[in-house]
Amino acid sequence: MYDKVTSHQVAELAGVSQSAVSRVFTPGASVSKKTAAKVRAAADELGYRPNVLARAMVSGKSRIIGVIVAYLENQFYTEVLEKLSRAFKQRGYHILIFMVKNDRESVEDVMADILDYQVDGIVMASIDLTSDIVSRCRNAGVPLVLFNRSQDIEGVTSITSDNIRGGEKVASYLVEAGYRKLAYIAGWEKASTQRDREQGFRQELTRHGHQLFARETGNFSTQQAQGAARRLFDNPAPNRPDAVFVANDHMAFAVMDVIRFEYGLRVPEDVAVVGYDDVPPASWGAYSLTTVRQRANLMVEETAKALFAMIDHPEEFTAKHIKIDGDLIVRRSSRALR
Amino acid sequence: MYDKVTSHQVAELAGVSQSAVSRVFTPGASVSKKTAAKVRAAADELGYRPNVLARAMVSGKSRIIGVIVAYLENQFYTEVLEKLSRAFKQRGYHILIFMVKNDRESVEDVMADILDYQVDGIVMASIDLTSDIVSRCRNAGVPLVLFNRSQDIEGVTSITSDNIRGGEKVASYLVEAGYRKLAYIAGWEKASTQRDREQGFRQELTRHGHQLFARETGNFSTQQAQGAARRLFDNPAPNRPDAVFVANDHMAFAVMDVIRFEYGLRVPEDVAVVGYDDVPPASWGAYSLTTVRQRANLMVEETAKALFAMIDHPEEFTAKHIKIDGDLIVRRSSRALR
DNA sequence: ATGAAAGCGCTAACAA
DNA sequence: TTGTTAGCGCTTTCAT
Repeated sequence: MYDKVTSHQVAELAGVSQSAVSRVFTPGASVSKKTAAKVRAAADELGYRPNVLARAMVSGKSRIIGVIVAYLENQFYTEVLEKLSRAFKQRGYHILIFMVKNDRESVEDVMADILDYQVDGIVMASIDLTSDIVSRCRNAGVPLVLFNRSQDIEGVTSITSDNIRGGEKVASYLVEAGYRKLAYIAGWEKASTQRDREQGFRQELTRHGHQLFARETGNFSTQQAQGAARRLFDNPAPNRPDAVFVANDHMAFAVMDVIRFEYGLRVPEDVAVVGYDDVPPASWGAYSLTTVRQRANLMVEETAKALFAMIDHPEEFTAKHIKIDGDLIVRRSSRALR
Repeated sequence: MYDKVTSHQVAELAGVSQSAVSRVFTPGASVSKKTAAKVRAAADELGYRPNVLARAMVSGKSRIIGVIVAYLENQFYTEVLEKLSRAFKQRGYHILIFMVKNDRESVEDVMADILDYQVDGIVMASIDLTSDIVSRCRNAGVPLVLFNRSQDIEGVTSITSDNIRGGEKVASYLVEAGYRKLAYIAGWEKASTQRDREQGFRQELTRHGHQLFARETGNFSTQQAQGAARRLFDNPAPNRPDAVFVANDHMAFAVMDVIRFEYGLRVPEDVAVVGYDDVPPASWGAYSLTTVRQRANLMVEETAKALFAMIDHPEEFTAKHIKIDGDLIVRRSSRALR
């Protein structure tokens, strides 16, 4: 246990000044080939690596991005986390992850925590903001990007899929496929994803001269989605929907299970189910769920791009709301009619 | 954007020395009620919070735990990540997450990265170590705990479930339930979890006077598990297994899908399927998978406990291999016979 | 291109 | 209990 090699020790061994060592490890700095070589040799010999914390302190840049995420049980966020990690790492940043329950209090707590680490930027995934939180970031001078949520707070940049358009796609697909009793199972009512998907769905139904047959709330939770499904199907057959649009895949799986195993109904022969996200299990044989794809790769790329733009040019501050279109992926869960 | 309040500014406003401010924010330090009150008032007024990076530099403790994880697509690890995050946070630590492919190179790269952050400890989940990596940690004086892998390298502490015992439970259950043509689909051959589960399974079969009917490898990947399943069932009925033990749930789902949707066989009437982990989808209706539970909560608790023991008393270094027993959870995927 | 020196924000002796 | 002082390991002027 004798690490903690400092730039001084390297300098001494290489016969140069400590600042020379620093320069060798600072990308843009001016050093001669010769010094650089000597320093690198010495550094290798001693196993020297710069202390990022010390560097962060003096430079004011930690190269850490804080990521706050609420629903890790939803596989979409796992995927996103992985991609975010890769995207940032590729640019020399690392992510400090904070997991919270999505309530005001925890988010504010965690916000304080995260700022203590002098992060260079923050990504909030599926978190619902208060303007208070936003101003905390702003006061601290830390750029913030909202992922998969959009919010009407002053100038907050957000990246989402085009949820309204997605809801519309589901509606027109189901209507054209011949379904007539269309139900909707909502996510958390305050989430923009929930609101937009429902809005798109309803307005497209209206455009086709139809309207919602039933509506329940699942709150983005497996358990509550099951409850919602039961309320929908605890009815004599004529009062049951023939198609259910569920606000995300995670809930849709639970809904399908209830429909098939508690009510003995067939999907899609008796009732079609459509989700949103296209998480991995959606393509698994047991569910084969029709769903709207959220293009995680693109969304993550845009997130990184937006965040680095803010980091690099804090003054040219223009909030953007980027919406990324995603295809409807038709699978067996809705292939009955037509 | 006028944060970056320092302890000096607080000190000035409170009319005390800067060290007094420091003490107020240092749990064990000695300060009078009076000073503390003045300082807190000033701190609140200015919105002061200590800079953890600066604190880390001088104290040599970053209060950051590095977590390296490879298979996030396996839901077991998402659960673990969440619980780890909570467990460490509760003790005032945070986790810096690194995601890698599980190969020698990426792990070594990431190891360098992680040490640069002066982490106080490292948890490696489902990562396969080289002794080189271990000595890097040791040289840096950073405690290391292996999660869900155990390895025969000098004194490395590891936390796993009792995989041998788990494999045994599956074998005796299936044999007693009347299954006779027992196949095994392996995970990544070098993983200790894979080896132990298989070993337990086989030795218990032997004890019952039976032996493995067939064996294929799925390498802990969905795709390869599908291939393995096909190789198992691309046979005339008499040559097909009547029960398949799959090395983890993640693969078991893929295997069930192939069995049911590609071969039109019924689970469990035609073939029983058993997995390992008890991840959330295992209890979902569509799979209802019999599996061995890994007690994530307990495993995480032990991990934290072991790591903090090493952090607090580095000298009393005794490597432990903690194994946690988990129950066999019998569900519909194996309830045919008996 | 290089070295000397200042200082990032904090903790930890040491004195008082 | 409190203030003073010396760094933690590094980047960054500023001379040279």
